[in-house]
Amino acid sequence: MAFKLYNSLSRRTEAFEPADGETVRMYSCGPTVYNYVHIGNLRTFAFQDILRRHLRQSGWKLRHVMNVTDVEDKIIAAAARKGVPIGDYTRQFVDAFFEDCRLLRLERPDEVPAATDHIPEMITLVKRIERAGHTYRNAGSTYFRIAGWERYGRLSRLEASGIKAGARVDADEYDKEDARDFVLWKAARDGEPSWQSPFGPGRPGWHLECSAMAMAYLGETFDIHTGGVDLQFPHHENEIAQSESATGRPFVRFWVHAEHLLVDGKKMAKSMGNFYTLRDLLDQGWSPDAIRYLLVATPYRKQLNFTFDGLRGAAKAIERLRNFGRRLDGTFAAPHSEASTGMFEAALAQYRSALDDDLNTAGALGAVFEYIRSAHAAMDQGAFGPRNAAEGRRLLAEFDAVFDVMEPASLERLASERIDELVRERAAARKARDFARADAIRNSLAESGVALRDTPNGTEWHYMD
RNA sequence: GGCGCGGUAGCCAAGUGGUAAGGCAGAGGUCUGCAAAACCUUUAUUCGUGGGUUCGAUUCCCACCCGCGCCUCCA
Repeated sequence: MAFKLYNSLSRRTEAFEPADGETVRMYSCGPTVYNYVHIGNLRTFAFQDILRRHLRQSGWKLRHVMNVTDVEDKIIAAAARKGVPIGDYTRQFVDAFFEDCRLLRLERPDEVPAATDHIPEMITLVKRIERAGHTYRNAGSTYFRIAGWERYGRLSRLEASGIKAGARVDADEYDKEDARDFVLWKAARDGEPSWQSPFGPGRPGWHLECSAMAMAYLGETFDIHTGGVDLQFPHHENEIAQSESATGRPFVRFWVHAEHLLVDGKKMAKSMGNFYTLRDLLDQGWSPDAIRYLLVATPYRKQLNFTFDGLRGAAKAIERLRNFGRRLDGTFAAPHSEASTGMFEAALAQYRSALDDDLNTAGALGAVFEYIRSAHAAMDQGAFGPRNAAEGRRLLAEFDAVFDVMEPASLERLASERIDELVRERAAARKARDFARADAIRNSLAESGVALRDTPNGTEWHYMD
């Protein structure tokens, strides 16, 4: 079963494989570090994480690059307000971003270049675009001339007239020949960071940063470029214009866009009081695992409606997965069951084909849960032997290599010796029919994050997360 | 106005031209000292609305309504 991916460029789901048949070259638009990212941003990054894990699990090597935009209007303005250099201002948000990623178990891309470390590549790219005859200069800035690039609009399918109609002209952009033109190199202004260049002192335009860094690390044509739907226009459209006008080659084979997250069916906005960062949710006591699950359980091309009900459900769903995993770690005395093997094989096939179908995570989860229910039933009926248990573990391992929600977040935990001791005490109390004492122990363990389960073979315990 | 994405049970959500996965929540039961976990049973004659095509549509077509996004910085 081959991996199929929806390509925004063709607006169809296409069979995907890397151009060289071996290594997937992928670029993701990363954060602009002028503030803390919110859960909507994180939805896109979580999608990228699922994509990169699935690509690797499909047997390909992966070279994944994600930029960090650390010089840009909002950053400059905010740093100026605080009276600090932009590097000092952005550092805290870069650190916070990677901490969020770590908590959500988002794998770090192979390269995470910062725009300010790649100014020379950006200058070189502008020179190439200039040589190709697609630029003009005005008042110290260098612009890309859309009128000379007939393929403009292929990705976003926006008519020139539509763009013009909606365009508002920014005060400092009066120097453009056409409202659609965009800046490649912005003239330096007093008190703003700038770099020397053949076009005069200035700084790179936002769109330029991604093109230059993507090509620096991945070559002039690469396999996949990801980002949020809102980046499709103008950012990605402009990236294509810059890159292809400079190289004369296709820039990206697959453009992949993640839909937005809504909160209670509405756009997230600070003024609506429904704006959340990861830290906000953690401070309310939600576990990062549940948040990861929720972000990832809805297929990426569908708007995700974030609700606290959904978050509760995600936490419960994870518990169900983990309980099953724990049960699989027990001993299985029953004989091997071919029927159970059949369930396993069907579930694995269904799971894989769901992810292969443009990362249908909801379908993949359905396959896993269906298997879990039937496996529990088989165990209860004694139709689940040691080899069946090994199959179950294999399914969960493959599942968790992508979803990564089985292992509880690590907290400070009660030492297991101490727990064993309390469990023994409780057993003695129960035997003496001192249920008040037994329940007190159980309650205090629960408060310490330890759940008990009485079975015919004695009491088992596990850490809640 | 232009360009898109979506509307499936209380909530989230998969899916198909042939009669609705899965998760959460709810109800009853088994198990337990009570729980927890697990299991069993149960919860949409119906897939935004109205037409059309078809033997048959939730799935295809048309229109309309609603939500969200992009067209300006934005995941």
